[in-house]
Amino acid sequence: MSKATVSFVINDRPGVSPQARRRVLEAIDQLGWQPNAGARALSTKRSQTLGLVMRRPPELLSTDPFFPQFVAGIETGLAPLGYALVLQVVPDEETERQAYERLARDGRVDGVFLTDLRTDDPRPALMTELGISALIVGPPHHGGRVPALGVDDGSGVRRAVSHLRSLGHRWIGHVCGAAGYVHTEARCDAWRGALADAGLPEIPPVAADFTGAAGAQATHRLLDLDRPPTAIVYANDLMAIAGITAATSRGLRVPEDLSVVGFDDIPLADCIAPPLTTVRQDVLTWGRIAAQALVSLTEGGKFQAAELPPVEFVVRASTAPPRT
Amino acid sequence: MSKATVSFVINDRPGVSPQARRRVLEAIDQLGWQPNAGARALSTKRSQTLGLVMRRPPELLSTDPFFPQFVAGIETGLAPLGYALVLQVVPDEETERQAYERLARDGRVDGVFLTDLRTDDPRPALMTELGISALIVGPPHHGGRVPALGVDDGSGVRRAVSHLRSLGHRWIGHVCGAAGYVHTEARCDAWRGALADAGLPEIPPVAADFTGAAGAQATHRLLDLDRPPTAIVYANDLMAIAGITAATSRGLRVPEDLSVVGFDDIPLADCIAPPLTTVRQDVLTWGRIAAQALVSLTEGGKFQAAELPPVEFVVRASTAPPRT
DNA sequence: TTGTAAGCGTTATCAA
DNA sequence: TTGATAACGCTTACAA
Repeated sequence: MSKATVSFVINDRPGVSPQARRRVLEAIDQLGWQPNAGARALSTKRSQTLGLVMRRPPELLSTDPFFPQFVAGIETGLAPLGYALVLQVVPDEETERQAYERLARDGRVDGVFLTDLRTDDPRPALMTELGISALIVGPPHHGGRVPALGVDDGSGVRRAVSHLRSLGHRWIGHVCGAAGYVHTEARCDAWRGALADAGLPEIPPVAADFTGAAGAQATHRLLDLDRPPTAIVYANDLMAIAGITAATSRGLRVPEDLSVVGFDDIPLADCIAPPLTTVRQDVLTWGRIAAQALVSLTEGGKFQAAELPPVEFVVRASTAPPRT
Repeated sequence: MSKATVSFVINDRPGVSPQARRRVLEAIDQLGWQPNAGARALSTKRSQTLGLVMRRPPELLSTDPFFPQFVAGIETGLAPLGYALVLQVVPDEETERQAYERLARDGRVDGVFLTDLRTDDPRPALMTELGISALIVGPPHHGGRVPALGVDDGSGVRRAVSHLRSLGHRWIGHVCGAAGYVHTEARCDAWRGALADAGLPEIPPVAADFTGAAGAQATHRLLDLDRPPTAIVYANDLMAIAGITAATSRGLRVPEDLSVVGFDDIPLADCIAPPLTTVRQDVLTWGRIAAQALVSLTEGGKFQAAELPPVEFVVRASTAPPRT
């Protein structure tokens, strides 16, 4: 038995006799042998590892429902393919760049996921410069040729608007996410489009940074208007819940005096009073499909935009017809 | 310049003249060369990579405040040391074992973190069998010789009990975590001890699985007692918030009729009404120190129990003196 | 102080 | 269909 034969067998390639194959497999079984990933990587120049760098402000880390679910989804996509995921969480842009550079230069990863793309994000260019495959998770990056895979952010806000409109609301506020992110822009655009399509007047969206404090503050801003909205759509559940508390503290009742729609459907959305009407994305599936797409990219395959499950609109008790 | 010299320089080892060192560094700088992690791993048989396998029920993934913070903490400990983290999220025990075995056999990691240890957990034995270093994150495992690093779980519950007692509560209920986990046991023991020390009578703790639904159900169980408690301490914030909602739905007011204490201090704890009194752990620091400890273990160092920051007790508005 | 050469555990190339 | 043998990019004796 030569090493070559064994190599052929475990990568089940043609050109080895059935009996030799059987003997190799038996021997492997007896010895409990497993191929060494590092050595293989050295030989093939492929590490069978993908990288995920998450840049998150520490105060948002434990709230963000996206991160853990997405990671779990990636895992379900990667495990059957024998790929591993190396993960890095960084606090700022500088550390973020270093993280990508190290991952690439060390040869630790074959490709990386790019999340939370910012407008004028340097990462797509950096990736082509470093020569590693990348997949944008979210709305496509303008002008770059890095492929992107994201759910249709717009459909969620459109669903929210049409739901509120059907309840009779005509004066709807929006607390959108932090400025500078591609997905925030995409959702804001969708927001304006949805209002226009529905023939509703627009209250300028108030930007907030996804934290509870910002959500509460934005809520007060909207309720302080000369003509306050009868419903508010928030960019995430955390801000929506903080918004409910803020509204309640002003003596308003939700949903009687103010309807509230969240985004994400965190497990808590169901546990508060009133239970939150919100938009749910299947982040787990998103992660799985993203993982498969990125693997196929690193293996030289073409990127094919796979179908992601559409967002779901979950109607609970935080929305009701407006007071007239 | 020979490869050996270069190798000596980048690992800054003695035995190379200052001028040779300078020339090597210059060349490295000019060529933008970086050592390849895989090749180095093959040679040294050390991957400079640590593994974290998280077994989590999918429905808890996006709520668990521990996971993302701990990962971020690990990262801050690992990055300066040039180590990477490979992460795996698995749904059940079988997949969990496979994950550890693959990580070890592939030679992908030098050591792993063991979280959420269960009573009679097979993992400590598996780790010694696989011959890879491991560090238990949480209370120590009975009888094993795998080192453990955890905050004193007891002090949180003791603080909660003494806070409630000082407010005048004498009949305090407890919704503890899922049975079968070492940390649940540890906290339950601490709970009984704290009550005994305070000379308070014990209501049997109700076990719940950390979900909001379970928290609500446990709350109803306690409030259905012939003599319901005037205060309840929960094993996590999610259950506490669900508990508040459950109590409110029965016409009780929090904190006037029922005081509530949570555990974790998730960002939402501050955004609901009433803001939640809770126990905060510095999970970020915990992760950092755990990472450093595990690296030192894999490099053959002795394990030295580092000091973790003590838990903090955060008093907000969900606790008040009992009605008399 | 430096260079040479032998591994590390795979895959890939070629003769046999 | 097989078995040598050379990479892959590093570390580490050991010799110069």
